[in-house]
Amino acid sequence: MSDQRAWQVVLGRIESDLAAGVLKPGDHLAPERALATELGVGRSSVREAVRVLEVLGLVRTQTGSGPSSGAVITAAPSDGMSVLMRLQVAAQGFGVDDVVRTRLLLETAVVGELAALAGPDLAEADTLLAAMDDDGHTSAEFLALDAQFHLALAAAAGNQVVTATMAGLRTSIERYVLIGAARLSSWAPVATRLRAEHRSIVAAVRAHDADGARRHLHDHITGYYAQTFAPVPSSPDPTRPVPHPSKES
Amino acid sequence: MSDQRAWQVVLGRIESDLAAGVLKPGDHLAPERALATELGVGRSSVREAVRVLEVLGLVRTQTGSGPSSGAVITAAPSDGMSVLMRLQVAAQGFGVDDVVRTRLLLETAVVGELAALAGPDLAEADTLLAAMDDDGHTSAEFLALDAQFHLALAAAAGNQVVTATMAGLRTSIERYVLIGAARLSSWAPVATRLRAEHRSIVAAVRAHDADGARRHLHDHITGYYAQTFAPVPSSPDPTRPVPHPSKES
DNA sequence: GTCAGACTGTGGTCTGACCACAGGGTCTGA
DNA sequence: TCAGACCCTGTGGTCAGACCACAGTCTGAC
Repeated sequence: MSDQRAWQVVLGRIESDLAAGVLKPGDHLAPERALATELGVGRSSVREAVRVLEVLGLVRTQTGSGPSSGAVITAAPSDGMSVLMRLQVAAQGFGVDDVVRTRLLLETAVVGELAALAGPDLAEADTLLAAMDDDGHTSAEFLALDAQFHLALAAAAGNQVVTATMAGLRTSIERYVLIGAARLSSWAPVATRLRAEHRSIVAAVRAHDADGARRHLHDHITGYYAQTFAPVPSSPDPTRPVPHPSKES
Repeated sequence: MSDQRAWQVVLGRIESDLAAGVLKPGDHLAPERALATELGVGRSSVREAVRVLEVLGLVRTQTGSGPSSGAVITAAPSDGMSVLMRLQVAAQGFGVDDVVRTRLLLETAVVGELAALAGPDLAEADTLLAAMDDDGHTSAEFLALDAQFHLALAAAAGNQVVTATMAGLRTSIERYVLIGAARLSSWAPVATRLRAEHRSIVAAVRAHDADGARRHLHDHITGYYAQTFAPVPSSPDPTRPVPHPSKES
């Protein structure tokens, strides 16, 4: 039992401090040397634990002195999710097909939920749509904006878990997305179509047409993957929605 | 370029080796000392990178010598997802409400998909249902089986991303689930109801009744949370079950 | 009062030293 | 010849100590 590794002791301590509310977002972790002394472990073990927290998006470290230095609790779920999923895809723990299918699943739910909201906040999405209208973008630039657009929709729906997961999913297959775009003979017509599809989705959301939003979103994603990835993953039925916009806030 | 931290160099190298297929599941990482020399960094930096990979569920380390020792690539997405989500919930990056909502979202999709399959593999789920019939379980034991049951359904649907995510979601709120169960005046009647609900879900799946499966699953989860969490996170209007705007093949 | 310089405390990194462990090889005795 | 005890070697796990870079903060000369 007590053969727990030294870095796990440190991680456990920090986790319990978080769970107990002793540590909150914005707080500083104790200095590495102090933590090492306090827990009776070496500084290197403390560092391993902090490193894990950093990669998981829980803390941000900074050198120097003053209030902004040290390790600060900053819950940034998307970062951790991105690293995790990207590596899992690289290590073949996740298949690209499953990633795409899951993306479809989450995004259709998101737009369906959004359409059911009284006044969804689409300002961010609108800004990104406008930015994408610029014809000067390379495919990579356009796709970066596209990713932000989809993420903005998720954020508007208000579920942080879904938003972070979507960010991770997108990151995990970014490499494939870029390769796929590069294989297209010409990007301009594709961009034009994507712009139109984005607007259809947003319009359906604004019209509170949940089914339409889901359908447009579904076609948008499957269509794009069909064009850029050779084999398209079989996808969930767009109109069959996940039960629901359960929101309440 | 060189402002990249030493441990990131190591992580980057391993990731690119994974992406390039140089490293595959089952392979051994180079020994820490060798990797350090090869990349021109200290062993402690290598260790930080390996530690991250270990927590993320990508490698398993073992002391000693022989074929099973060292760091072996083992894609275990659920482990990493569990740690990540548990810590994010602890650090208030994820709200429990969002976790529950997301769980609902994924699980309804899973059972719906399952019902559409010709011959879903429910052997694992059946075994767990039988195990749950034992009246000798404490609430914690029952809930552990319950978690496995839901996970078995996800696994049967065949999407590894969804399965891993569900495992993470469940782990992240385990603490709250157990507390909630402990607050109940008596566990037996609850267990009885849960058993019946599980069987309804499985029956609907077997009958290829996707809508029914989704509805049963939805009620199962929302009902339980309504009973154990004081303030229920979300609950779609119960008078309006699950929207199935359109039919489904 | 200002501003330049030293001071201090923080993370980042490396080195070298042990330890525990487990497989594999070797030696010994039957 | 064979079995078993023994040591050897390579692996991760950990620690201690030493530097470095950095960025606030303090101090003192002007």
